[in-house]
Amino acid sequence: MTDKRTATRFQQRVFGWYHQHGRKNLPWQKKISPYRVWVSEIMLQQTQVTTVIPYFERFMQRFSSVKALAEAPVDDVLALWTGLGYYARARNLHKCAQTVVAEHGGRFPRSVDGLAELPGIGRSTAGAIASISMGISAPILDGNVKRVLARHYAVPGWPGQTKVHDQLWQIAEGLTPVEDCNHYTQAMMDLGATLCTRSKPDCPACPLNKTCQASAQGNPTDYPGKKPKSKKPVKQTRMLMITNPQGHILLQKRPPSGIWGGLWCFPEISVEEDIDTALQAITPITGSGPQCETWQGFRHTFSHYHLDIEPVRVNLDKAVTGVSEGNQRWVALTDTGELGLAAPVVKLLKQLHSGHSTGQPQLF
DNA sequence: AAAGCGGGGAA
DNA sequence: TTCCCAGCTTT
Repeated sequence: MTDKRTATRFQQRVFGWYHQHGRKNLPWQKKISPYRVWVSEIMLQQTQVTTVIPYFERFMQRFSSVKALAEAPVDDVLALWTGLGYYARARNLHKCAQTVVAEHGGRFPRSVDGLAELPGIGRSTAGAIASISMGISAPILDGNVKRVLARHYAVPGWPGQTKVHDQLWQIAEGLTPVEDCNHYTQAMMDLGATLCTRSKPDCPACPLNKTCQASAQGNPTDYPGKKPKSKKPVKQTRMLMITNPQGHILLQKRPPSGIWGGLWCFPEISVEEDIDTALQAITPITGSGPQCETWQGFRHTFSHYHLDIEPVRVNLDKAVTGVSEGNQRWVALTDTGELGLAAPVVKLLKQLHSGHSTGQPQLF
């Protein structure tokens, strides 16, 4: 596919650009270790550098080693992950730390295949960890690199297709240098992130411009091919923000898998259900009837469906603090920061805090 | 409003 | 093996 001389020239231009323009001061590029690079790579899956930086710093403060992470409760890990999305990453991260401690003596395996057997680490992430933190020559193929390679070789088709995906991996393998692979890996990710961007690639500034087939064709943004799109269904739910006079709010822990797995959410009921009836089932109501007010609804969109959320504020006038059974807890409003929370819950808690106590009219 | 982003686990 | 899922940012 790619002959040796071509590969060498490609690498030389990448190295040259890296030494001049590559990023070298990101937090995980200091005090490089398998642990720090691993955490950064997991955070960087599906998430951009600028978003990740503050999360990474907090994470390292709280969990300074793989052992510290393995010993922590998974809830603490999820709490630090709040807002980052794809919470399975946090659960896998925790499981992976425990595996590394229990089965590898707290030391990450020094090979791509060994790394890729760990939870949350696939082929590309294993390649990144191995090359950046272990001095191993290994290819990667993250979203950035896919874009750079698909454009440079004008690879048609959507990379979600096995055929296209395999072809890109072959190209990536053929171009990966034996020496200084750490810089090459970093450079390829940087190229994709800063020059060879999705919508407005800066081709004139690109070290690969001369040989880039898509650039020659004048249509770099046609690569990689787009995913065939499908219509998203719309689902509806009601979230009950139930507070007691002590300033506690009722939260429920979601099952470990599925949407917002393991995170804390408001109790949810269907929009058909009668609010007062549903409320009785959730928590026993005493005293006068609770005051409910429906807030402005909003839409939360997942990759595969829209969720229309109708928030309902419920003020209990009697002290209710009991029933902290397994997955249900009364949490002081001031303490919610210590829990892993779904994004819409964070949004609503903020509104609650910032004095929207009178609520808003329903506009559905 | 739509696209994009890696890996896990179910089908 | 292939397909479906996940949540936020950017455009």
